[in-house]
Amino acid sequence: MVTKARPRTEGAFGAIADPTRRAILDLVRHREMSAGDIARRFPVSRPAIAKHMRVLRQAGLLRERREATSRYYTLDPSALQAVDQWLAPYRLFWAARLVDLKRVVEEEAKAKPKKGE
Amino acid sequence: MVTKARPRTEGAFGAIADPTRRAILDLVRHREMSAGDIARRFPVSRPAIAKHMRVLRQAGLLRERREATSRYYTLDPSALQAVDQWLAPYRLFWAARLVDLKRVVEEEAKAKPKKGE
DNA sequence: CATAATCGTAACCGTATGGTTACAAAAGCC
DNA sequence: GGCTTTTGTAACCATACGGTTACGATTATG
Repeated sequence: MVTKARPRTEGAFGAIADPTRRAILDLVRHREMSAGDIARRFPVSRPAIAKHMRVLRQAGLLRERREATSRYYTLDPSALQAVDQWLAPYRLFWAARLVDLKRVVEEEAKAKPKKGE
Repeated sequence: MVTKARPRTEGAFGAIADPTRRAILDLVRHREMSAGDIARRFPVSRPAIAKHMRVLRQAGLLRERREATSRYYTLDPSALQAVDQWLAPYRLFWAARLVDLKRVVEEEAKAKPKKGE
C-alpha cells in the first residue's frame, strides 16, 4: 500500500513547530551566529542542531554566509509572513474580545458606579 | 535507555503545524459546525478528523457544545495568542523592511560585504 | 604535509504522527 | 425494545521526527 510521503516539517508552520527551532530563530534574530555558536547553546548534540538548521534553511528562514570553515547564519524572516497572514483573521477575534470586555466594564460601571470617572 | 516522550503536537504551535488542522480552524472560525459537517469537507476518513479535533481540543482551540448525538464546535482563539506574541518581534522585521528599505539594504551590505554585481 | 577546527551528513534507533478499519456509547425514532 | 445516526476511541500500520555516534569535506595553521 502506498502511503502519502510528504514531510511534516516543510514550510514555515512546520519549521516553527519545534521549540528548539524557535529558539534558534530567536538567536539569529538578534545577531549573526556561527553554527557552532548556536549549537553550543543547546543541551543536545551538534548534529541534532545541524538537522534543525537544515529544516530552517529549507523553509527559507536562514541566510548563510561562509567564512573559512565557519558558516554564519542570520534570519530571513520573510517566510514567517505566511504564518502572520494566516493568523491575521484570528487577531481580529481577540481584538473583538477586548471590545467585549470594554463593553462589560462600561455596563458594570453604569450599573454600580464606583468612583468618579 | 529511556528516551524523552513528550508529544510534538502539544500546544498551539504544534496544533497549527498540520494543514488539515489549520483548515479545521478556518472552518469553525466562521460558523459553528458539527463534527460530521467538518469531517465531510475533507478527503480523509472521519476518525482521522476526530484525531485532529482532539489535538485542537487539547490545545484549547475548540469550544464544544453537545446537542443530542451531535457535537458542535466553535473556535476558541485565545491559545493562538502565544503564536502571535512569539511572532511579534518578527513582524517588526518586515514592517521595517516596508518602511525603511534603505536601512535594510545597508544592513545586508554589512552582513555580506559585496560580491560582484 | 600533518594536524586541528568547524561543519554537514549518513546510518541507525525509539517514539510520535497521521492514516486506516472495527467497534462502542449515546440519543432520536419506528 | 430494536434500529439508525452521530460521534469518539482502540488497535494497527507505514513513515516522519528528533536524537545519537561515526565519518567525510573543507580550511587554517604548525
